[in-house]
Amino acid sequence: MERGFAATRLEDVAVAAGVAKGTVVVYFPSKEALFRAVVHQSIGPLLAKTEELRDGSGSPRLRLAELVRFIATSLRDPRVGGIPKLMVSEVGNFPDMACSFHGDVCQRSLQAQAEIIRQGIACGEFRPVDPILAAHLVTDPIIMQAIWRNSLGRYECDPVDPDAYLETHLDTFLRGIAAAPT
Amino acid sequence: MERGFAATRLEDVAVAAGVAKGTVVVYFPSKEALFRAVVHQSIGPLLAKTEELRDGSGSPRLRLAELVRFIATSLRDPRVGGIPKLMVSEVGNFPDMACSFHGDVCQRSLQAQAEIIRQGIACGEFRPVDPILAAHLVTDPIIMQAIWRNSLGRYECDPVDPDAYLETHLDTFLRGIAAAPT
Amino acid sequence: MERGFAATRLEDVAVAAGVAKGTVVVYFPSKEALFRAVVHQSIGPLLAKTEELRDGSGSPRLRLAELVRFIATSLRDPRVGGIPKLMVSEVGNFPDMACSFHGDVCQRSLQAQAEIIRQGIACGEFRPVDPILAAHLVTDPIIMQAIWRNSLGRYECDPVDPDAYLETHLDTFLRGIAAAPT
Amino acid sequence: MERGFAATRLEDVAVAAGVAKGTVVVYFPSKEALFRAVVHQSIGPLLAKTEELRDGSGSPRLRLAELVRFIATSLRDPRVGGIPKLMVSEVGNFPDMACSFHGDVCQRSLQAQAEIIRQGIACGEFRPVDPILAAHLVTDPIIMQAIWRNSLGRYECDPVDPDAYLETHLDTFLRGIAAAPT
DNA sequence: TATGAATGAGTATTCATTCAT
DNA sequence: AATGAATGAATACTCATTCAT
Repeated sequence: MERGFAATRLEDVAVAAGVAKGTVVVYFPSKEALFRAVVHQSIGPLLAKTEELRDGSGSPRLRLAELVRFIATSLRDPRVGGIPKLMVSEVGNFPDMACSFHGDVCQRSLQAQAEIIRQGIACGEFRPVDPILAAHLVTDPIIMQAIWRNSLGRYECDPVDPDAYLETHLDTFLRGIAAAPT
Repeated sequence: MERGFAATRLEDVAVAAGVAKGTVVVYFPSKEALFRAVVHQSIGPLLAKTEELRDGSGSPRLRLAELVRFIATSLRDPRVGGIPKLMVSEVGNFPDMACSFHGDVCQRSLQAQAEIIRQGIACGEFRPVDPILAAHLVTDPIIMQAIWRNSLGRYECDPVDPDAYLETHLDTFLRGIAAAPT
Repeated sequence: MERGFAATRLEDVAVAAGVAKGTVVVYFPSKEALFRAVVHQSIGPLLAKTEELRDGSGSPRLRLAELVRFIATSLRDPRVGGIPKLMVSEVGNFPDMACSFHGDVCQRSLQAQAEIIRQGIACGEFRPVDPILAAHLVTDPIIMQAIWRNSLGRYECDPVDPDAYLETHLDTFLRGIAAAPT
Repeated sequence: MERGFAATRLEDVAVAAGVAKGTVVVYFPSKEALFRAVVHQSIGPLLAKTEELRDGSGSPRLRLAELVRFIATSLRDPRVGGIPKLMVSEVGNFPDMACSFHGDVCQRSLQAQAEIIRQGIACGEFRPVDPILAAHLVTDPIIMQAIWRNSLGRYECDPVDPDAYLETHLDTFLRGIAAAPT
């Protein structure tokens, strides 16, 4: 996450793990296998919980907020929050990983949110918008924040508070798609 | 932009440029110098125009929309749109470039937007929000889109239309920070 | 010593050492470091013994001969005898090494000899000559021989016998600076 | 002479000559040809005069001194004095040049001196010594001085005066091989 | 199971050489 | 005649991978 795949030396990984260079090889047959394991391990938990929120009942407005808060919270852990940056960086070098990440994580999460938005439009809470587009708009700032925190955000002298960002975003977005008052 | 700094071989750059391996070296003393030149060249034009929009007159609401549209349009050119992805990827390996990119591009653009938002609040067009936070919220989706298009977006079977994304975002955001109707 | 620093390929060093190309790099971080190590290792022993002979007692004439013989004998080992040629060749490319070689080896040795000659003049064995100049004159042929043997001397069809050279030189030189018989 | 053959870039030669890189190539078909030309040009004059002194008449003692002084004086010109250092350095990389240098310059000069010494022994001026060995002993310090001045001698804080060196050497050497007084 | 010495494929970089202008 | 842009062979250096201990 710090330097990308190519610029990360296996020996540095070993040192960071507190073992010798040769030990890494015992557990991972190749550098690429180690990389895949890191990504897999990090997104596993995320995958599991995403869909259970889609099928809940209650106000779509509240469920959407809950899902976004869950994603934002998950990405707070640097081991998870660094993954989007990593995937974005390595798309060109590991197309298959990127593809399955896109399908298993991005698409799935997007669809879940689009579904909730669809429900919200149906019950009159939201004004009629393209659900997929709206799902992007509600998630992208959250992902961007995670990427930002793990990259250029380092040079922010006065970094944005993640909670304030999250809540202001939710507030603004939900106002923005709220059905017009009659 | 495709593979990142380390995974891009100088010979591939040469081939792409239609010259021989040695020719690249004639023009750029090192791989890093070539990298810096690419980034510099790409963000130059962007730097120039950002601030001229800050100081305009007229409705803050319209000027904010114009600025966001300008950024979005600039990022449509793949030579510019790939830069955010590249900078995000290489932060760890080229801290100084990242730092100046953050300062010269990100910060400046953010401040310009925050200023317009501040004006909007003052004249009663926008409800009172943290201007910096709001500036993040209005730009982040645009940047995220650029990063997305140049990375995981490739695997989208049904990619989002950039114009629809931009306009829906602006519409939703501007509704979201609009002052409450009396 | 054979081809000089630049013309010596690291791979040839590896082959000569009976290891693979990469192995050299494990032990020496750079070609220059390897070079420095070679020189350091070669002149170490020489450094140690030079001064112990300066402080001896007995006839300056005999002690000077002993020191010259010691230097000549040390230079007989090709790993040591090649160093002067190497240093002379690489002065322009490794000024710091050359400087410390000059200081630690050349100067020290010269001073030791000058001191003995000074003692010889004082006790009437030698006629009054400039001790530094005389020290040069007594050592230079010995160094020159070492350089010669490791360079152009190769093309001598009838090479000079080192022992004969040494003894004839000592004989001639000592006659040459002997105090005039009363 | 400064950096040796390999470490000297053709472009630096061009700059030193006040012409462009391409111009050097017009005059010398290759780097090696340029090198050969430099050496050839430098030793040409030396070659011519060496033998005319061998065949002179008069005291061998004086003629030997004259020849040594001539060699020493020639080597005072840095363009000539640097040649021995250069040849010594590049023996391994240009065996043929080294070989002809050895034959045309070193051997010829040595033979001339040996001949004079032989004459000196015959006429009773010199005591019986091996003429070749003695020729080495009378020339080596002079060559060594030239090499020294163009290499490690640079680091001498108090450099030896070439004239004093030459005269002291001649004096000491001629005393050293003088026939014993009856 | 853990180690680290040894390996060699891959790549940036240097620079002599070519040649069109 | 002089130039300098373009080339590519040569080589130092990096580092993933292998494997004996």
